[in-house]
Amino acid sequence: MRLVFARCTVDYEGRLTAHLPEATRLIMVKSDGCVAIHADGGAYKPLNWMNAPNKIVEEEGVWRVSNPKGEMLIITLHEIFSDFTHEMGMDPGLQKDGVEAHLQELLADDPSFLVEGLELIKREYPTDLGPVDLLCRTSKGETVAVEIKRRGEIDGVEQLTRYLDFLNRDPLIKPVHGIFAAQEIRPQAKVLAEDRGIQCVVIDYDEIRGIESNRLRLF
Amino acid sequence: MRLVFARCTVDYEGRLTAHLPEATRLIMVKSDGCVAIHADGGAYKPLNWMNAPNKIVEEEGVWRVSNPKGEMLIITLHEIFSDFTHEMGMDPGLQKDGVEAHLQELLADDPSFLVEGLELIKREYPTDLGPVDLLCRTSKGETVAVEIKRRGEIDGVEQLTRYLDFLNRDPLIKPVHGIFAAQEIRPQAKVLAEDRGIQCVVIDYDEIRGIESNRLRLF
DNA sequence: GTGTATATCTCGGGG
DNA sequence: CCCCGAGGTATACAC
Repeated sequence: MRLVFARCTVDYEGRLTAHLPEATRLIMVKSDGCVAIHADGGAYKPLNWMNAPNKIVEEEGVWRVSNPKGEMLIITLHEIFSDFTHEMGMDPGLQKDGVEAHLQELLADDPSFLVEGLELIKREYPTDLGPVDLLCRTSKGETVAVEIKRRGEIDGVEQLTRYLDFLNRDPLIKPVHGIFAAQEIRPQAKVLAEDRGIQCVVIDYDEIRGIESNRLRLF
Repeated sequence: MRLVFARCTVDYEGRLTAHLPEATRLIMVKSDGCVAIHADGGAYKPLNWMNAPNKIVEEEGVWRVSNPKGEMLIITLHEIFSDFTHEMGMDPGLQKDGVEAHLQELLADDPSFLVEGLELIKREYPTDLGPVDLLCRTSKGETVAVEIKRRGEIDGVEQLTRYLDFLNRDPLIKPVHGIFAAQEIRPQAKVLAEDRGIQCVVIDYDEIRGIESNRLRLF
């Protein structure tokens, strides 16, 4: 990785047009060729950037970074304060835990966490508008579409509503009811869901994870 | 801005739980206190970060970064290769051109780009749910609500649907039809829009910008 | 402050 | 490759 502190101006032309007036900034060049221009504030997002793959042409006082899509970043260097390179090697990468995919796995394994007696028909059941997280059957033989979110907001209710609209047009599987499941459901989302006859279920990730691992230990 | 190259492990506990195994990385600390852990590859997004405002406690070999929301980032330093600080001063910020606001300006100037004979009633027409991008009238005297997007996705169709529902409750202006205009419309969004009787129009930014600038040159 | 809409979103998965 | 959905989305703006 190469780091350059410099007084510079920057122009980007591509998906939009953008310009950075002259100021002191950090230019970061990673070993895969991607370039980021950082100011000394404003979260982690750089002011300007170009992702790999791209080509960097370094001339006297001007760097031209371009990519196959025809985007271009031009960095004009007015004064260089430091220019430093450090070799870093491969990164083993981030290990995440507690995202929607995990919730969906756990609930697909055993949908009865949501409602007693619920059984899985299909995970990621396809529709024209996209896949339904879980399609299930109740102990009474009713079909249920489950939308799983980490945080339940209005978007998720809209999404489930669309799936239900479509599914209920199919005479072979209708009627289909909806369950909106999340670790946390926002008041507005709950109001909207219940107004549409969708059942809300708040799930405790730690609890179902614990039950699952206990269950696995028995086998 | 302070930059530290170090062999480190990192743990984040907050909105999710994440762990970074030991490796060499760049730790960036900006003057507003935000912290980012960068690997030497993979676009501009850091592996891990904490945004301002936060508190950094630096002990021997361990940095603890915490914020008021109760999130925590723990950086364990196994070996420090370099530790460098550079003063940068304020940044004048980025100047942008070519985003949704510009499309809206151009189309407000002349809605007939969308449909022959269309005329503007009001831009950013207010409703209780938020402003409609353009409210227009067709050559036949029908009212039309236009939602403009750079990329047309399902969210935008939902947004326009909510506006139309609302507008059509007002006996003074109903019936109101919908036009969903974007430089690019995703297939699923098109399916949903047409299912709801909303007309889709794909617009060519370069073309209307060209026509506009020609028109301005005539005056 | 909460809620809503945008983003050069980024990133990863599936067809 | 594109399409789609999730994100510790971040960020700006209106109410």
